Amino acid sequence: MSTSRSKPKAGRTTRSADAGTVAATKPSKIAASRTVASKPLSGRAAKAAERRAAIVAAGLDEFVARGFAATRLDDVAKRAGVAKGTIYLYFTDKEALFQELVRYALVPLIERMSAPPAAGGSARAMLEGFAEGFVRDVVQTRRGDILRLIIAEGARFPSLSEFYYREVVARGMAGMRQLIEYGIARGEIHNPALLQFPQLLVAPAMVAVIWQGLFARLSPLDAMAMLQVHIDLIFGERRTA
Amino acid sequence: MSTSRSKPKAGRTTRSADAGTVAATKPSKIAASRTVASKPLSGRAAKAAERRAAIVAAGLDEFVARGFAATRLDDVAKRAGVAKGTIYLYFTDKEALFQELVRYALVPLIERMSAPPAAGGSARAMLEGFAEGFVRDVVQTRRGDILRLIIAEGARFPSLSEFYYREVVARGMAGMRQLIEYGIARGEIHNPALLQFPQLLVAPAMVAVIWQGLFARLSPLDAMAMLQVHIDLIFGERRTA
DNA sequence: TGATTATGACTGACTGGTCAGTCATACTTT
DNA sequence: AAAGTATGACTGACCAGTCAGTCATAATCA
Repeated sequence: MSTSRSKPKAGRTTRSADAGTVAATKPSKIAASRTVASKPLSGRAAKAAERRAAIVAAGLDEFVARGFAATRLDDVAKRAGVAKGTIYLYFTDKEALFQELVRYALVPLIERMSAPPAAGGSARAMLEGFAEGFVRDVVQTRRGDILRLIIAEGARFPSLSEFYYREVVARGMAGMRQLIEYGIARGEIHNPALLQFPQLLVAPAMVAVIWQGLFARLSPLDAMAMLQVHIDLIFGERRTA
Repeated sequence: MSTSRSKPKAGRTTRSADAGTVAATKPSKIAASRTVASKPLSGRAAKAAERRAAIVAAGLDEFVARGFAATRLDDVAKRAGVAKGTIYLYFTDKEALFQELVRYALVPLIERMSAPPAAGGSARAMLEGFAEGFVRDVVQTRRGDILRLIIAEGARFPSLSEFYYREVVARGMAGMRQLIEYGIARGEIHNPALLQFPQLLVAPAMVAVIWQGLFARLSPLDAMAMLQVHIDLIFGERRTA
């Protein structure tokens, strides 16, 4: 049982059937955007993509602010400048919107996690670069909200946490592991046991995200400074910061 | 309209004023000893406390499983073996139940955080003891669920995150800071910058809690082993595990 | 002590408002 | 005109919170 109400699912006409049935895997057929330019993008398709994007953006704001159960589709519609019925032209139901939206919002993070760690210099420099980017692009942005949203709702949407694990966590862990190996090979990292728990490299980053959401107003946190100290810890002593 | 309720007997009068944290105060003298063999028929106060506890326990289960908004008070009542109206004899409304319940559940954690770190040995031993206790009493228990609940709902209940910050986080940070100072004094910890970010000591513990809730089924985590590696990191250990 | 009355804890049917999802109608584009 | 798209009033389930009435228990009385 999901958190939403169960509906009787009365017989329905075949009309709006599969607006977004694919939810499970592909991002979507319509929204894909111009990249797969099979058509010259008639005004219609463009408008559809726009509408879809507006709904997603509005949904993101609302879901982040109120959580899944407390979000009203009426509000999403209003924020998107669209009638409620329109949402159902693009998404089969509230849950589909939610899941697709989170997955869509995760794409940049997935790309970041999949990108090669820009090898070359020291492992330390690589980790520092990663931390810097994370603070800049995640901790202090909407992306952080999404992470918090997943932490909050993930347990109630198994397929979502699975997706997140597969696409973000697993990749991130693999990347971190690589970095650790590299660091060990270069003699920068001395504890090979770290390889078993790459989570330890990113744990402070997670804490920074959570802190930002819960306690920032009570006690601001200089995330970058914290990560810097953490990195010092990983690589052993270093000059006074 | 019509029928059913006849008898315009305006009985009602006062209702239990507040139902605040007290509710069941002093049973005076009676109660306690009145216990009869198998039937726990003690005084009213005892029964009231029991009922209250049942509601709190039921609420904890439900809120943890579904989150605040999606939890139905009907379900809480059913689980507690009580009528819905009864809940309102003890708590003013859903939110009051939620907040009181979380605070109540936090008490053991608060005590743990306030307890003196059992000084004497090495800072490392102290941290190890802390980690062990945390894994045993939090990560793998209901208490972990509560932490996750706070992370999930905290942003929507400012007074709750404030309470949590004041009673748990602030104390925990103070304790960690003390421990770090002690470690520095003993020459076990070499990076004084840690004092500015005691969060770093507990970050992996937080990650363990979150992991347990979201990914345990996909990829089990040996929390204690992870914390051990983390501790090695803090204290600059480097011998091959 | 047993009988009678007072108390207030407890109940659950009910109300009023909310909201996900539908669909007849209207509007646009081709 | 046909096909596709958008609308928003509407429906029906749903649920927090209420309250008139019940009944176990305590308090008082005979």
